[in-house]
Amino acid sequence: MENLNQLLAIRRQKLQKLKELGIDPYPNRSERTHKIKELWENKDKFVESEQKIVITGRLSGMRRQGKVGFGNISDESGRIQIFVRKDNVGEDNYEVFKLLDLGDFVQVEGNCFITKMGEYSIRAEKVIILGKSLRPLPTVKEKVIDGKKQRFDEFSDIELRYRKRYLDLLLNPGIKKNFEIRAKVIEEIRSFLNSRNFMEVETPILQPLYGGAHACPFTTHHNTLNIDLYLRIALELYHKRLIVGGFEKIYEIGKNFRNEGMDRTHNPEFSMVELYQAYADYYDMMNLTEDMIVHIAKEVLGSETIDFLGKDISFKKPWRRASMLDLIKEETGFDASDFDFEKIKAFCDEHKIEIKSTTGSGKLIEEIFGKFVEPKLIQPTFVIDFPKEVSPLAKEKPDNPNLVERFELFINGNEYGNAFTELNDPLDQRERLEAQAKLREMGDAEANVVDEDFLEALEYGMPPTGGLGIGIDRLVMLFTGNTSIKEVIFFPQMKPEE
RNA sequence: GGGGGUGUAACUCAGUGGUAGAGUAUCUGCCUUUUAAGCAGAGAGUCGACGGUUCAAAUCCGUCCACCCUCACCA
Repeated sequence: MENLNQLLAIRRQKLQKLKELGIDPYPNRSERTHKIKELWENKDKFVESEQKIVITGRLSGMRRQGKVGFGNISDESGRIQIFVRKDNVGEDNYEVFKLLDLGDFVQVEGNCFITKMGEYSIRAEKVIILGKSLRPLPTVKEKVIDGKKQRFDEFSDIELRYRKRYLDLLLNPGIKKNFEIRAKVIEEIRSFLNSRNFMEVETPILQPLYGGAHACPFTTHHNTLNIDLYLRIALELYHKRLIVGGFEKIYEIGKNFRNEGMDRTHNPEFSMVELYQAYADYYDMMNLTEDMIVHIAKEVLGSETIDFLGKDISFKKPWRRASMLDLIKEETGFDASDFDFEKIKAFCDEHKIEIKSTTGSGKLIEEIFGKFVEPKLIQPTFVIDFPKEVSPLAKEKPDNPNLVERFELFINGNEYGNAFTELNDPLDQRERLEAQAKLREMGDAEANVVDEDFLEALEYGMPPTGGLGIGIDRLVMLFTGNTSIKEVIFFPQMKPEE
């Protein structure tokens, strides 16, 4: 027998008593006539008609006084008080009622009325247990003071909230809202893209080679094939194969996995929407991004502006478009447009930007941008024209071989999206991937690998294509006013306990 | 990885070397319109883990673990 503490033992004893009374504590079926919200919506009607109703839910409050008791029942839609009187439910059923604990699932039959204290309640005629809870929920109480809800002993330990998210959802009602908004954001991404005739696709999560981003993968193993497989770090290369295959507008919503550091804005698995459109370029992707996010904001928030923890952010079109080099010059006065490595390196040394052996001018420019410009980009901004060196899958700018047609979207100092005019020249693509492979040999574990199958696909021909990826978790953070990604992922990665 | 912080009952937290505490929750009794119900009583702890100092450690020291903040890293 387990070493149960007192509270758990008592609940198991009550379970036993219920069984001895011939009550099934876990019946197979329940029947409800109304969700609690429906009772509140037609309060007067239910009180007047005294019609019999049946609700189901979790017992979320209990005030007993001898031969009468008040409880609260909560279902997904709301919460209502029940009034249980021995004379009304009968002696046997009252015994069952007395064996109930907070957290038990119950079914209550009765009719609606208003108590002496003026509270809308259900006068119970019968209380049926639907599921006995064997573990006490943390106790949170609420009192209304001057119309404001004050909470006592809130379930607030952050670690516990993440490890036991079910309790967090149950006890901290505001949390559900984050996830409802998350669902709505995803729904609106879908409906927006569907309305623009994009087709939703599914591509492999388990990949023999990974690519499409600068990141370390998770490795796994397939027993039958006896090969190592990688969890995808991006959707890009498979989507491009589909563009080669003749689809012109596709998108996928799904998870990527990156074996990297974790912090407020990074979880090892995170959700992205990636889309590819044939005969489009990065300007088309900018317009699409604006339209999509404005659409989501209007549908989810009902507004094109948002107050993010005191910062006013406006999604009103058009968003600023500025080149990375111009932004660096604007912010620091430094002109890196000549890509002069020694000059740029000197600037980095001066500003304590670390330089690795594999770092070239392009990477340094990106570093300078990250340090000086990124945090300043509060309003939605398309940062365009990235160094070619850090963008092996994007097409060169026709008038500048050092740059590619690529943008990243920044809002509130964070990156939200990444898009290119996709590189469709198979020979150029091969050179770029081989250059990545060299970086890899020199110790850059996150450099791209050469994917021959992908290169072969490109050789068959890919139309000019625009591609876009947007981080869904961060978008949800923005729309819910959260600074931690853990607040918008149901089960964020945590170290195992013990 | 560096720096800072937190870890004590189911929950929220007090407790700076001398018998482990409070409120809520739980249990018992009273209570047939309460709502943070009330009154009276009771039970409940590996003080994150391990080691050390001491007559004596939740408390001092060391190591480790988890989480938070911050910096670094990270497309």
